[in-house]
Amino acid sequence: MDKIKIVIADDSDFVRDGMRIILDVDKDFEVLGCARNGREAIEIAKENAPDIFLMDIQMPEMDGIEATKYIVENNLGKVLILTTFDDDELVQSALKNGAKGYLIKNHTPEHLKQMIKSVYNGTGVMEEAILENLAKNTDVKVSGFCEDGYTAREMDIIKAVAEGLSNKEIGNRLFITEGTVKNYITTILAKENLSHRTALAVYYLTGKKQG
Amino acid sequence: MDKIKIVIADDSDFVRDGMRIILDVDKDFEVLGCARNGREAIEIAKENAPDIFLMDIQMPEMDGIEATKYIVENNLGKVLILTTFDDDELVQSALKNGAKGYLIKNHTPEHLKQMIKSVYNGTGVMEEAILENLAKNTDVKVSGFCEDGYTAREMDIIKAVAEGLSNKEIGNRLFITEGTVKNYITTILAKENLSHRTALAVYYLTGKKQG
DNA sequence: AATAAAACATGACAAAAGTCATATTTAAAA
DNA sequence: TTTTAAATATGACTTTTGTCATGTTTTATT
Repeated sequence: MDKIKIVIADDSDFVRDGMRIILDVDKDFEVLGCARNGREAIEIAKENAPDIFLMDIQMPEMDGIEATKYIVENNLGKVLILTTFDDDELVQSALKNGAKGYLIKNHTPEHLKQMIKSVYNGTGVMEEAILENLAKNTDVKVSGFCEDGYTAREMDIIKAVAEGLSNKEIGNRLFITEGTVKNYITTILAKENLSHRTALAVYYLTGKKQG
Repeated sequence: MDKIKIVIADDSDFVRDGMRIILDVDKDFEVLGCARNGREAIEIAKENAPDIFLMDIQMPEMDGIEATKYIVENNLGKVLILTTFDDDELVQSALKNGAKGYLIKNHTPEHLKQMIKSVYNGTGVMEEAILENLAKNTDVKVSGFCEDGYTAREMDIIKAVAEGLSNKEIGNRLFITEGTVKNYITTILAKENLSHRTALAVYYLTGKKQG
């Protein structure tokens, strides 16, 4: 197996050096460089060709989230976030930006290496607790609202209602009279067996009907 | 390190035996037993005390999703789902039921072992592609709507509106008159500078104001 | 060419939703 | 203990929504 080429990005000297030492003594890894912030990490990556970035979130100049975005977009390598706390929003931002893993720092060296290898091999790694949260916040597809049976025009109306527009506003947007909008809404409500536009908006947005 | 105690659950003889052989030859693992379905896996677990379940999803009698639920609720061990395809809904169901990992089967033995160890050490593992989907479907908290500045009563109203209830229905639920409900809504709309309840519902649900 | 189905339009009416002035209760402050 | 400010409640009134019956125009389908 080729060595896994690593870039470490962390604004703490302690963490950076510690990590480097842990990895340097292992023949499976090669640390290409250490960075104090996202920008430096990207620079290192442009000269070499790292496999994995070990990325902190809080860093001056360019934080880990932004850096991740750039790295993923430019295909510079895979990002494994290593941080001290698991703020839900940060996790989500990181993942949306393409991070392949999100771990807190207090793992044993052995375990850390295992997880870098996992990411290298194409498997995402996540703190258990984070995985739970992620699952909680993910809407099991509510399969509620279904576009089938609606004309394009009706969908225009539905989407506008679900933006919170009034009939007059919808009429303006679609160049039809308010009366026509009302008409469409009546038809749509009948199809879904709903009684008013707010219920329609809620149903469209959440998949849930009142009851 | 103690051996990691494993229960394998898969309805294919081939997979079951293959997995067993792979793990048995490694001193870090001990296969406690193999099961053809979820029920059998649970039975094995009740007598022994496994650390990890390698669990297929499609299985007769009791599938992997159900089994996972039972196992997690009764604290029988950690579940690593090993399946052939990555149906998004199945992933979500599995995670909601407490699975710690979700992998497709075609990993190398070495890699598979790594991942079992990761799960054992408290880190969830997920197929990269799945992680991406998961991130996509997770709403980054839209920070739009803010409960600050609202009384408990007002929040009752707002939530009811966001369920698509009418003023009459809200009044019935909260034991106040329709008129009072209207009043609250007027106050709330003024605070958010919105013009009607549907816009409020949309704002509450999506964090977006019309415009 | 005939048919059917959207899309679009009206107006009259009914039903909710939203506004406003006003009043009572409660909790906090002076 | 007044005083004040929220929170809560109500009804009269206005506006917006939603319903319904009806009709025109355009666009596919047969």
